[in-house]
Amino acid sequence: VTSVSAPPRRRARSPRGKGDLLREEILAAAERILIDSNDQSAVSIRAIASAVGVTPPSIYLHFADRTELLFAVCERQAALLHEAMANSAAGVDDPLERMRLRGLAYLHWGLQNPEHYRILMMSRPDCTPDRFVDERLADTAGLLPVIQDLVAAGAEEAVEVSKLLWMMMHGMVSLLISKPDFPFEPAEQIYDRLFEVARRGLNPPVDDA
Amino acid sequence: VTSVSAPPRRRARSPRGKGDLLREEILAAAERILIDSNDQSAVSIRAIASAVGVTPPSIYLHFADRTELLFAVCERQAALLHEAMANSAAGVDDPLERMRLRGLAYLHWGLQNPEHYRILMMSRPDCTPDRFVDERLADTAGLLPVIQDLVAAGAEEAVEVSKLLWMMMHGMVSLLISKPDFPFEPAEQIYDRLFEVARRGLNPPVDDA
DNA sequence: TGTACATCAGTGAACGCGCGTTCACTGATGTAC
DNA sequence: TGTACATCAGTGAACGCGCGTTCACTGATGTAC
Repeated sequence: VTSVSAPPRRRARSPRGKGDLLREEILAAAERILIDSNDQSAVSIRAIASAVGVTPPSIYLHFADRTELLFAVCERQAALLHEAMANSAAGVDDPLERMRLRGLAYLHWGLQNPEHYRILMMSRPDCTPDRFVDERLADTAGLLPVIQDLVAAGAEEAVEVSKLLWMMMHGMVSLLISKPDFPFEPAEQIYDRLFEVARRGLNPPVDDA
Repeated sequence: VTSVSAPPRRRARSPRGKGDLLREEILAAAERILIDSNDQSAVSIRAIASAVGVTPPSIYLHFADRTELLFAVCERQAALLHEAMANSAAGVDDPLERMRLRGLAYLHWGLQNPEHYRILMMSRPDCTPDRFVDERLADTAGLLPVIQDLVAAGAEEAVEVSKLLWMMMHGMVSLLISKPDFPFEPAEQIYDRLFEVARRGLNPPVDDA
């Protein structure tokens, strides 16, 4: 009698040249666990191995250690975030509206992937790939040209402003994630206000003192 | 020969009615470990016990479990944060300047106590006392009256604005903590800009459309 | 003044847990001769 | 066409670790009689 009620089913071994298939399955399982548990620490080598239907040491055939595995998950998700933002503004020409849409996409992505957001943006520096510390991050919104128009200033200032915007967005997203029971207004409403504050606050004063 | 090279020196037993002394020592040790290690997970029952010079079970004489202990540390620090903000604006009458000073104190406290800030503001909801989820938090800056003047609006809107300000501050502080290697401008400079953006952005538009 | 006793502030040893990682191995599959 | 062999994709068992927590205990100190 073959075991009928054995949930930890065993994964079939990959054919000869296709060892890399397991790598993909590992990453997929890690992401699923991360999403389901909403807890980075639940994404253990053993949990992943068991989800994939494989023994723990097999993981080491494809990743040097747990850190590298988590980093790989991060990179994937970061790419998805950038993609989501790009898509949201596709075909829109008005720079201000592009900015609004990209920010909105950032917000939605963060709220829908809280634990990914947490790893990417909120975790201790040593738990995050170094590559996530580059200027690109602040330009996460891809805003530089837009901002340049907005503040009517040089490229240098545009970079500074993009960091300010990032901070504002991040403050909103991360608080919504960390304090889900706090009586915040609906996310979209907050975003509208925040966007207005940024737009008005960054514009040169109307009365040029 | 009494042991000479025994670093894990033993704490003298408290006199009869003074069992609570240990409680204070435990909290102090927990805080010291938290600050030194900059890592919440390093604050283990065993590490604390060893730092105090006592056995692990003794901790349970004063705290039901590890969570409660960490919560106690949180509360202490939250009180210090509020105190720091209150002090910074003491004796200052101009509402806008009060607001600026309190925000600045918030910033400094966060940067000087990154791991405390992390626990209080950035950790998963279930790792934080429920009491940290109340309206008081958003008014962390004690700003409500000030804001009311600023936006020249009702109390309800003032509360909403205080949450916006909190988000902006939090975005700044938490990114500076999480991404220490990111090429941010100096904190004071960022704060000045952010404050200006908020002040201008929240003021009713000069040209009343 | 002397002794039994309750109380209080701890201790010592052990529990079971899940974790990352290592090491020697296995067994199917393709390739070379 | 048949057989030896290298390669590849894994397995099984174990390592040592630090953790939170529990349980039965100890031994000094104050109090009651």
